Amino acid sequence: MSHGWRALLPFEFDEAGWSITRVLALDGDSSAPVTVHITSPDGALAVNTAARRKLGKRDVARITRDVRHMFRLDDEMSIFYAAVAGEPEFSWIVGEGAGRLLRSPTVYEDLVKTICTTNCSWALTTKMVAGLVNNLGRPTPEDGRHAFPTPAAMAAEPESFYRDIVRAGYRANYFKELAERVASGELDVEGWMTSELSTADLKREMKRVKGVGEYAADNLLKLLGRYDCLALDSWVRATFARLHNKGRAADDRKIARHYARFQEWRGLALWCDMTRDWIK
DNA sequence: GCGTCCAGGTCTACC
DNA sequence: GGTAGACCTGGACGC
Repeated sequence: MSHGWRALLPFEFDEAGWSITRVLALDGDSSAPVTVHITSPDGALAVNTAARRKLGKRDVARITRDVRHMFRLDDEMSIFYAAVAGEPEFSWIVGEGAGRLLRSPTVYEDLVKTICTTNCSWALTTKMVAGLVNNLGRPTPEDGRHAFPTPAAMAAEPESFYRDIVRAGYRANYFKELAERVASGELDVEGWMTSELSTADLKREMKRVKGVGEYAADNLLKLLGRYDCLALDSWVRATFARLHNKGRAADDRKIARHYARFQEWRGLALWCDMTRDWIK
């Protein structure tokens, strides 16, 4: 429930059954993607595949790696929890074990999806992402669900595909250009995961991608595990106004002051605060 | 039915 | 470096 990614293909969230279904790519061009069902029956994660074929050790290792990455199982949260534990309005985060923001197996997917969230309704975001996945993602042999498309698959499509089929509007050439740069190897967005650049320098790098501005870069940084940015968008501003400013619009500087005490964790403290209704 | 507004913003030209 | 205006789409809203 950490954020809206759960509702974007190839994630499928079943709130009643408290499970996530996800199509994952496997290593090698010849390996078809696989659907996995992820549940939490007893506090631990249980991962089952829908694959009727036999999966090899490499496949299992890839699935395990992706699930750990998506659910942030290796994130060290103790410093964050120590920072919020003494704050009455934030201590619930520790009790709920919140703060592990769901992310995609690749930075590329998170980047494309983030661009799909900009300057539009959430309904249009889900439509654009579904258009990308269902038209360009490789299907699984088992259930016909689709994986998220690769940069190469997206680069092969003309700009008109993104405009006319995906209904991405002015974002069409952003997707085309990004996919081409990543597919050609000119731009290594996966390298951002382990970049040693400062957050400010990495953010500057991100903003060189067409369609990535202040909010989109901040959002991506959070998904990389860097929380010293706030990622203020219209939804966050409206939610802050409702929760902390008697329904009136608050200046961005006021929002920043509200979370400043959490220092390098302020972006995560803000996001948990904004979404506490979803989780508590 | 039609026009306007705006939503999980960004880009470009111009100052 | 700061800012005005343009930009796709589609649902909500007022008339």
